[in-house]
Amino acid sequence: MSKEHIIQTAISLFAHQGFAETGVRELAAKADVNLSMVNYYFGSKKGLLKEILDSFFAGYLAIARKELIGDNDLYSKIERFITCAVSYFETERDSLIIAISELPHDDPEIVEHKTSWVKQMVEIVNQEICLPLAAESGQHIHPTIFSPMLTFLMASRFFITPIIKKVNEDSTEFVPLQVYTKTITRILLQGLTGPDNATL
Amino acid sequence: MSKEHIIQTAISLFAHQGFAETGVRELAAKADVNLSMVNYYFGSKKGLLKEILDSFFAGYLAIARKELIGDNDLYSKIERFITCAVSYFETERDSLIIAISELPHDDPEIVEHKTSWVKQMVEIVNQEICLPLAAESGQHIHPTIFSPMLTFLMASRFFITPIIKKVNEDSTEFVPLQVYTKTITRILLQGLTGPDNATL
Amino acid sequence: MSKEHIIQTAISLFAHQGFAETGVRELAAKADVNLSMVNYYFGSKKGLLKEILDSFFAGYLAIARKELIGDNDLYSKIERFITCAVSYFETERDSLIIAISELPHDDPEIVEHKTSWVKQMVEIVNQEICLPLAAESGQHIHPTIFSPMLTFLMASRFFITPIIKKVNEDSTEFVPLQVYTKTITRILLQGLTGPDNATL
Amino acid sequence: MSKEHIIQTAISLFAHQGFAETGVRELAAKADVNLSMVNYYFGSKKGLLKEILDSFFAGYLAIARKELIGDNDLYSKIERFITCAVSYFETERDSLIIAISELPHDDPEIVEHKTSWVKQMVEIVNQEICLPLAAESGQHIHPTIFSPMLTFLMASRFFITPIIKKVNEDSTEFVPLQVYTKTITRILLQGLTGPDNATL
DNA sequence: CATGAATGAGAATTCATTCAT
DNA sequence: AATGAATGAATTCTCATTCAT
Repeated sequence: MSKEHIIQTAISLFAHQGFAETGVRELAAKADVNLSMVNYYFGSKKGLLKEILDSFFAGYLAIARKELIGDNDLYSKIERFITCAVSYFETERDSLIIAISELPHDDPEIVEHKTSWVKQMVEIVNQEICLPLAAESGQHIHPTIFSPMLTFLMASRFFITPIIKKVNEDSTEFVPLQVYTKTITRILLQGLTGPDNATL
Repeated sequence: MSKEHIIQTAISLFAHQGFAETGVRELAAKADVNLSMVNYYFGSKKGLLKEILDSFFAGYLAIARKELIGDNDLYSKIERFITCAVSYFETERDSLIIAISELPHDDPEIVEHKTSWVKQMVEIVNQEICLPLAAESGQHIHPTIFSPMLTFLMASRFFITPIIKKVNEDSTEFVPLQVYTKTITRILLQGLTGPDNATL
Repeated sequence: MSKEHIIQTAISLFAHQGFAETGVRELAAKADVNLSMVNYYFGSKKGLLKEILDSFFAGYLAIARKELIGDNDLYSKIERFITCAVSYFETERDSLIIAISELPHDDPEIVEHKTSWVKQMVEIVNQEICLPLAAESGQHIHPTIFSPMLTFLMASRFFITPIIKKVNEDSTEFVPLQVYTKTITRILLQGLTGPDNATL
Repeated sequence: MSKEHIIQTAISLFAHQGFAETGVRELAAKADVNLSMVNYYFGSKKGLLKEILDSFFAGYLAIARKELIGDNDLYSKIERFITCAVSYFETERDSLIIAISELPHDDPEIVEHKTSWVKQMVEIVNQEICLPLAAESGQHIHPTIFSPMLTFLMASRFFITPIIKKVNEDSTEFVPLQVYTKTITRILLQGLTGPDNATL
């Protein structure tokens, strides 16, 4: 189906060249569809971007809901969430890059759109992590700080991949995703040195 | 001096609207200089971007050099680095946004340029954090994973500020920078619950 | 019936926005018919315009034939014609605007089409007004001058209605059609000051 | 100078093909200037139209002011005005066609623009024709009726020239402008049959 | 009869950059 | 050193129309 084909091509192009730098002509040519189909299906180039963002955020939020909400142990919830989210980011790496790259720009239409997703995420993080954490260990972490922190922590690897690839071609690609996930989980739960670190 | 004036105006515009979305005409008008001055001083719009990125990365790297290199205690080094870097990010918030937003795009000229900065950063992190950490506590963290992680952790607050502002107008702006810094430091060094958490 | 519905919608849209400015999509949407119906019924957008023009000119010509042709008194013929024509213009105001607005454009297809109508009108005016007038009072008025003059005189009110409405909201709309008709008739038959004006 | 060249070319094209039907590309090609110069000089295609309309209306209004304002005899004022205005219409025939053709369309920007010109014209006609006429001969003619009537009467010949040319190629072009002017003047001042018409 | 997805040409406009002054 | 008019390629988007169903 050509609509889905356009979306997939757009995700790849937007991620690699940026949204503004990608022309509709180029997109249509790469997706091998007629130039007008983009506007036909999505109304505008921006409409296409919104659809991509929606799809990505919906998936991310679904993972957060599935893994974080519930009465399970806080730490295993977080661990499972990180595992699933990092895996999702790996699969949807290009969408992740688009979502984060276009985040800071002031386009009111896009900002409005993303705000609703972020709001839901912050709420879940607050209910399922921050509040229980405060109850358990007295640590007060503000969810509007912690929610982006968590996301960016998990996203960092994927985000600068093209740079890191050039920095060290031998090693990076071979740090397996599992190691990355474990590293994040351990740092987040136990800090840099782990629980048995006597020096702290 | 009008060259510096152009740079400052460009930083603000690029951060808020994106590099591609900002026209040279608009920039010249806002900076109140002649349209041709941009190309005159910087060769091209991209040359201006490079100069902005250079300046930001040079400052960031200088902080890393100053705070991380040396024989001091690992944890206090990290703590000082975070404090200084977050403060730098706060001051140069717009440049930070540009540096990260434009990161993933494939423009070879820009990628090449940033690679050299990232490479230096990774090297410092490796020498001053990863290797000592492995020696001390046996934790092996790959610097190409940890270096971006650290940067993104510290950047997360500034990066989605416009969104978070809309999510919760009362609270976010009033989470003081100091709290943000402490939160990062504690999570990084001790994990979410702190060292005395008996449940781990 | 949806064909007539399309025509009525088109008349309104063409008159208010212009023929070129009105899209077939918009027309179909407003008429609540399928997009393809326009081409299906009228062959093309231009075919629709021709049908609208034909209908308007046919009505106008029928009035001219009915009121002007015959052996009645010249002045009462003219008076009756003006009354009927102005009334027709009032009823078919939108078609009138289309007919006059799209007149000067050089599209050969449309010009050809309208020429035949104008030709018939000029002929009637010549036979029934100009020739009798010359015979009666020795005034020679060329029908290709007088025929458009007469039409434009009667059309003037309707043609710039949207402008005049803004010029003087209180008064214009309340100048009744009857007064407008009388004014035209009197000026045409007796001149600005009327027959008993001693100053002439 | 190429700005003036663009205007002259645009006047001709807009008059013959209509504003909407004339593309900026075609205009630039015919005027032998770079495509971008149209937007460079006039901001937009509509800006160019406004400049054309302004120029035409300003000239028309200047004639009205010069010939109508003053304490001279009402009938000779009108006669002189018609002579000058018709001559102006002849010279600026294309602009006249544009001004009238684009009049009825609802574009608020254009309507607003023309309203101010029409308003001034109506005011002059009221002060210099309608009020004196009422004082002299007791004829009350509303200026918002009479002002457009007068303009359309004078414009009728030029407006449908392309049609009339086809209707009767031999005669029309040879009805000299002077005859046209006299015909209008006589009809307006004395009615169809002239002052000595005993039948009225 | 009627549909609506698909087409490709064309629309206006904006862009970074250049160059003669 | 600084200007600003001029360029031409590229931008997104809209158009009337077609055609297989």
